Amino acid sequence: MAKVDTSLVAHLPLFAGVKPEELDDVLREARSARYPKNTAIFEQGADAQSFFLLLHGHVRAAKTTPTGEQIVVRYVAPGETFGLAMAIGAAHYPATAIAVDDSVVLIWPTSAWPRLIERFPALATNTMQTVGKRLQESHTRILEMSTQQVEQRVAHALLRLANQSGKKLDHGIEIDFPISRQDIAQMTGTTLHTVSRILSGWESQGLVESGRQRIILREPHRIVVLAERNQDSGAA
Amino acid sequence: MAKVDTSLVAHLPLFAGVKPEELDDVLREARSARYPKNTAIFEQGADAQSFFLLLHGHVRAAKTTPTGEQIVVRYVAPGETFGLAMAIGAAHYPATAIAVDDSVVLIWPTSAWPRLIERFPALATNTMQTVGKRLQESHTRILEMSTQQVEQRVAHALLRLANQSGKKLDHGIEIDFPISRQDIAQMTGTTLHTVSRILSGWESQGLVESGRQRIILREPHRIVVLAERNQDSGAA
DNA sequence: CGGACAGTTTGCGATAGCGCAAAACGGGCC
DNA sequence: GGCCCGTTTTGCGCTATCGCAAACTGTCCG
Repeated sequence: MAKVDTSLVAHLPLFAGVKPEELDDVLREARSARYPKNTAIFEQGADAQSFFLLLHGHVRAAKTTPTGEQIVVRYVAPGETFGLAMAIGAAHYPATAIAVDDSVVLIWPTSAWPRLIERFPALATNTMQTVGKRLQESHTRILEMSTQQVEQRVAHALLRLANQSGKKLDHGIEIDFPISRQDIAQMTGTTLHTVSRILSGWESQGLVESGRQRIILREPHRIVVLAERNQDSGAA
Repeated sequence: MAKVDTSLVAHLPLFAGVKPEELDDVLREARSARYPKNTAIFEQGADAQSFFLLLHGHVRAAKTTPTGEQIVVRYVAPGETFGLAMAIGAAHYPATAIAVDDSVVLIWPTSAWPRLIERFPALATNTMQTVGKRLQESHTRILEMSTQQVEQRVAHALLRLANQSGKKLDHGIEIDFPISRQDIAQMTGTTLHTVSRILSGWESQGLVESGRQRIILREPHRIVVLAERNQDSGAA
C-alpha cells in the first residue's frame, strides 16, 4: 500500500486541529487508489463501505432519477472529501462518483469512522463544517434556480468552477478538467442545447473560448456582470 | 425560566443516545421562549448567538436574495432543531426564521455548543445526521426543480408537508399551519399565480379543498399519481 | 355592521427555453 | 490518411409558465 506523506495533507481543512503526529495514525487507516478517467468510484445506491479524500484529479458527483435523468451534485476538487454517506447516517451512497480525470484518492473504510472521531474529535467538527457548507451552497443553488434565468445560472456555475478549479492562463482562466455542455446543463437545470447556444453567444462576444469539453473564461469580469445583472438591464 | 420536562423531549432524534439523567444537564443550559404568530425568531445575516429546538408551533426558514426575492428553505416541525449556524461554522444565520403559528422553542446559547458536544458526543453525531439529511433533501429538491414541471413539484411539496405536518381528518389531510400560495410558490420555484391556477384546477377535480392559507388534501393517492407521473401521460 | 386589507382567482398576451432533428465538427484510432 | 463516434452547433416550431392587471373574497378590526 502506498504511503502518503503527512506533509501533503496536513494543511487540509479535514485535518485542521489534528496534531501532525496524530495525523499519521489517521492516514494509517487509509489506503490509496487510482481511478482512470471516466471510471466510477462508487454508484448511487451501493453500500457505503468507504469514504474518500481526493488527492489528485477531479471527481463528479451526480444523482440520477428513477427515470434516468441526471443532475451534477458537485465537482470534487483535490483536498476535498466525498462519499461521506456514513457520517450523515446513510447506509447507501446517495449519488454516483465518477473520476473525470485520472484521479488518486485516499480511502477509509466506513467502519473506521466511529473510532476515528472518537480519537480525533476535530475530524467530526471539520466534517460537520464541510457538510454545513455544502448545505448552504445547495440552498444557494436552489435560490438561483428559483430566481434567475438560465444565462445567469450558467455564468454563476462557470465562475464557481473557475474559482474552484481554474488554471490561470495569460489569456484567461481555464477550467482544469474535461467538462461538456451536458455537464453544465446538469449543473444549472437546463438542457445542453441551451448551454451550447449561450456559450456560442458568449464566444462571439469574446467572453469565452471553448471547445470540446474545454472552456476558457477570457473575460471573467464581464461574466461576473452577466451573473449579477438584474433581468431588466437591456443590451444594444 | 420555565422548566422543561425531560420526558417530553427525551425521544427526539437530537437526544438519541443521551441518558435520561444527562438530558437534564443539557436542558439546564437552555431557556424557553414563546414567539407569537408571524414574528421573527432570527434574521438572515444576524449574529448566530443561539440555536433552537422547536417544541410547539411551526417555523418557516426563508432565504432572501440581495434583490429581495425569497425562497422557503423549509418548514420546521415540532421536535426539530433550527438555527444551527454555529454547528456548521457559520457566524451568521444564513436564513430568516419566522414563527408561522404561535410557537414555543428551547434556546441554547451558541457558546454552549462546544461544551455540550464534548460532554455528550451523541449530540454531535445526531446533529451531523440531521444536517446530512437536510443536505440530501436539498439535493432532491434540486433534482426535482431540474427535471420536473411545476405541477409535479407542487404535488411533491404538498405531500411532504402533509407527511411532516398533516392533521388527519376523515375527509382528507390538512396541512396543520397557515400557508399561502406564495409560500408554496417559494418552495417550488414558481409564482403564486401558477400555484393558484394549479390548486384551482385540483379543487375543481376534487383533489384538494383549499382556502385562505389553508389546504386540505382530499385525495392524497391521486396527488401522488400527479407527483410521480412522467411528463407524457395524457388526461381525458 | 362596514370598511379595509391581505390573500386569492382569473384573463390575456409575451417569451424564455424546450424538444426534435439534422448538420457540422473534432479527435482519436486503426 | 481516412474513418468513426461522441460532442457541439443551429434552425424552427411549440408551450409551459411568467408577468401584469384587474376583479374578487374571506377575515379581522374598529
